[in-house]
Amino acid sequence: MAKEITPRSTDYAQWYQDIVKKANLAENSAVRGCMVIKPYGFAIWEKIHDQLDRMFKETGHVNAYFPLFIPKSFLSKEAQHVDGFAKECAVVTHHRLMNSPDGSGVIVDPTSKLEEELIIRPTSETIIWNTYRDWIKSYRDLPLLINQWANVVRWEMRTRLFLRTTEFLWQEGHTAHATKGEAVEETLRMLNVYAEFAENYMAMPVIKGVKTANERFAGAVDTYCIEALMQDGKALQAGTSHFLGQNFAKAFDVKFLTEDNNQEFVWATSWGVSTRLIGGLIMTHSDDEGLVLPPNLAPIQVVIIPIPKPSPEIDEVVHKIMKNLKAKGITVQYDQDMKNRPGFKFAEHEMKGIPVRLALGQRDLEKNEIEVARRDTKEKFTASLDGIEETVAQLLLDIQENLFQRAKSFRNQKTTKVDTFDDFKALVDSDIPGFISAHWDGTSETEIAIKEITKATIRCIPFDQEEEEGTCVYSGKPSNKRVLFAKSY
RNA sequence: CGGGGCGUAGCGCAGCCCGGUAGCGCACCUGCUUUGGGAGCAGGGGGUCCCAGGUUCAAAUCCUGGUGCCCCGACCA
Repeated sequence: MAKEITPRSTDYAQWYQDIVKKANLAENSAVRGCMVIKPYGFAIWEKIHDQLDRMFKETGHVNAYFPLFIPKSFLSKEAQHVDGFAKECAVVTHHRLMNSPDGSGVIVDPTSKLEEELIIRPTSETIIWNTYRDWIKSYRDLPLLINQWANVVRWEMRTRLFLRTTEFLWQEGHTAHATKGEAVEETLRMLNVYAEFAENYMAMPVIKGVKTANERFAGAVDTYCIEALMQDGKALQAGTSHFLGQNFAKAFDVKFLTEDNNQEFVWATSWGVSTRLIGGLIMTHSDDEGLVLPPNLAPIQVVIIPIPKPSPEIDEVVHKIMKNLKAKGITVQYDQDMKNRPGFKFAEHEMKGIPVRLALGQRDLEKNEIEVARRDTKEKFTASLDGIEETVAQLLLDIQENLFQRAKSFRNQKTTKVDTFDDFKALVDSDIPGFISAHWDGTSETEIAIKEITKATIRCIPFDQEEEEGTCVYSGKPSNKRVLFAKSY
């Protein structure tokens, strides 16, 4: 099958969809806005899941599971929270179906109406804090460090595979602390976990920072985030970590007794990343030939292709190589398909983004060599069969590093300091706008005005921004710090 | 929620204007020849033409009403 991918330069959105479909990651389902994550796409999610889960446990968290349904009344207990989510909730109103009297099929049984409607969780703060009330009585119960891997539903108007689907998979951490200081520390700790994961595993450079009031999570005191830049110059919010203050503790009356026997509200955090990360992974590294995966998240790191097809002589050498690679913890697949020719296989594995390809034929065996191809640069070279596992292991490290450096240099190159609103507008309208570093007067009015004119929003106020006197790019009022603007997904 | 598009074989599409009982490419099956960058030839299997109603001797095609999905915008991870 000739699988043509729309070039990025022709239509970036179409390119993205082509990659998702042709690399067999996911497809649209019969349900509006919901995707089927196919085995290869899910394998990537499992890699993400496994590594993050390890990192959560290393930082003292445990997993638990809370219900999919939230009583409607819970959602309305925190005023800002309900405001933020009310417009995108799926609501369960009945619990039974029946055959329709006219025999035309099944209908909702009107007598099965629920006393109180159930909301399918758009996020779990409310059900979890309602539960925590019973779990937390004393300072000895704190901190409570719980994570949940779950699906959530947000009835978005417009969806895009992985980037925004009606139902998506994610993890949500929900922690409770005795002091504000501890909770803030936790919020930042998890933000750092996300940043470390994004950079070291996804090879996706991120900017850490804090959201403005407009972009803050509904119900949070502060929202911290990691922001990445995609190849088309749009930003992707890749993870968020919220300091919730005592908002949910107050809404759900979660108090604890301090050492000196005082009743106090607990301090909270929540933090999450979702299957959206896979979208970020695609749009950070992939090219017109298909998916490009960083070795640390590739379900298959190395594929071996027999030239022209499997044979006893080739198989014997391949199995030895595989054994040695596996001993080094490298995942390797031998393409023993008899039907397709090498050229087809090359294209197929490139489409799937497998980092390293080895090709072995009679001609190589005679010279004790093997052909090695790397997906990131498309370079090919021949290597000695002796010590090939070391060659491959090193190459995987090189590819991981190269992908990160390449993405980082792109990000840096596409981050522009701008000091006039004319320059700002011109940049936003350019082909690949990127991050715009500009002074802002700190008001929501300005932020909203800029958004209305340019569609760019403040992605974050970066942590590592040095103080610098200047004037707001829009209002001309004084400012002592630049913030990052971008169009975003 | 506004604007646009599309529902015909597993996938991508043509046929519809001008009604006559469904076709092309890929995929799939069989055989032979091939095989170091997406193979060639020959043969073969597979379709309630989104649903319902209407017009007609006859509907994928015309009419009416549904419905689903996708894309583009405003809202969001």
